[in-house]
Amino acid sequence: MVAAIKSGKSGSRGEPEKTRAAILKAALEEFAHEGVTGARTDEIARRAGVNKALLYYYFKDKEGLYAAALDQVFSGLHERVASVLERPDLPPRERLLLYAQTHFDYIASAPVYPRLVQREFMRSAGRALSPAASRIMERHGKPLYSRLEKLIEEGISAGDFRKVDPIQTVTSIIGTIVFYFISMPAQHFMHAGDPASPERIAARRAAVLDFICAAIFTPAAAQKVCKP
Amino acid sequence: MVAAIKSGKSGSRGEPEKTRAAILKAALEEFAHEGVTGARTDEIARRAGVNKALLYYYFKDKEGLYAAALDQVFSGLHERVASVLERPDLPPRERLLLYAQTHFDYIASAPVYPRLVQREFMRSAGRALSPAASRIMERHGKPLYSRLEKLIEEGISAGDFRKVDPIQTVTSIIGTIVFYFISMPAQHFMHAGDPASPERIAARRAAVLDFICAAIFTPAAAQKVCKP
DNA sequence: TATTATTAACTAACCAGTTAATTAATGGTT
DNA sequence: AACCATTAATTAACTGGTTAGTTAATAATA
Repeated sequence: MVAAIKSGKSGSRGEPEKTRAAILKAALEEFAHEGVTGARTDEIARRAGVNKALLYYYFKDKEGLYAAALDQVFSGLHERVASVLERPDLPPRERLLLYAQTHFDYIASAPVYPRLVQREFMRSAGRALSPAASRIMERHGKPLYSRLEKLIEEGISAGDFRKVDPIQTVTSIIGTIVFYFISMPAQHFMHAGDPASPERIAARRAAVLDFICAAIFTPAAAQKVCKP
Repeated sequence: MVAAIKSGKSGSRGEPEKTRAAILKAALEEFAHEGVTGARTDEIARRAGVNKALLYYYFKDKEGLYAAALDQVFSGLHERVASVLERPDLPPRERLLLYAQTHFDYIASAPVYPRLVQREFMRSAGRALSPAASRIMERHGKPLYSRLEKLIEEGISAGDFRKVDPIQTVTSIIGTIVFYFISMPAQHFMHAGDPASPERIAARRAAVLDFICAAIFTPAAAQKVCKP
């Protein structure tokens, strides 16, 4: 099989980054489908096509593997969304719309992502989250949330948005964007056909943007943005 | 423990219905917090204050116990919501509002419910749902969903609602109602204080109704309903 | 005495994590 | 340009703790 990659370390056999990536991908899917406790390490190894011991070689734990999967999803979202939220050139109405599109498209690119995140969001009411999950939420979750709240406040000041409760509104927006995807198995059950098909996703996208605009924009702001 | 109830069957010791109910309640909480696979039957028995073997005596399986818990939550919702959806005396705008309030209040009465349901909604992408879950969804999920879709259509015809896609809109509405509750641990993490406190719930309730109305109602319909 | 409710103790399967051995590449030494 | 020590990557097979589910005995009621 062709030439070997110029691996940095000495004594490296095979293609470790590829192996690592394969494990991470398999873990992501298994965790999203089955949950942390429901996921089986044997199954993850099987999906990745590697020996189970490699999971523990690359990632300490099952929990460590989970944290890595969660971190990848969250940092990917953060990266994309943060850049559009920091665009002072755009008025709040357009920034919000662009955010919603970006968030939606990121999720749509891998419909399994939000289920992983939602599973984390649902984790344990009374008890605390795992240290790893806390760090991820601290680094990615909180900044995003508070940045969005600030955006709502700016929009209200600018007269783009109705006078709504910023905190509650952010929750409603995210819920609208995300709910279709985290309920996909149910969607599949309710309506025939594949809910992840491009046409269905496109329909959902349009509906989400329309719903959010109508819910938040003032009539004046609504007129200014042409609905794509 | 006063006088014993007049139990129907002969040879009955203790109070079986109470025991059954205690098990079901404990199971409901454990399943909602930990998921089906994460839930521990020993823990359910401990919480219910009964011997573990009783779980298998009253409910066949762990899966059977889960199905019973899910059924209770779903049928409770169905019962309450169906009655308000079948009120031809109310115009669509008021019926929708009443539905949203009813759904919200049902969930708020036991904030653990929607997490149980959401866990089921997320279950397995490719594979099918369990037979028991399928039956429950068939009996409660589908009727509710299609009744809501019909309501949206009626509202559009009546000029109460904007011209929206009924199917997508139902998903958005449910998402808005439910998302706060299924993300409670995350809410707790993002904002200090108890997200299940009466004040927070009240604030959420007002915001949800406002969000939904603004998103769906035509200006004319919005004026007709006074926001409570 | 038959039936129902309840329990303590047991078991068999499952599954996260380990270990010890193996294979391959690298780089330095002659 | 052959050799070999070192290190990284990978595996088959094993282990020990956990946990869903069982069983056989027992207590209470009718």
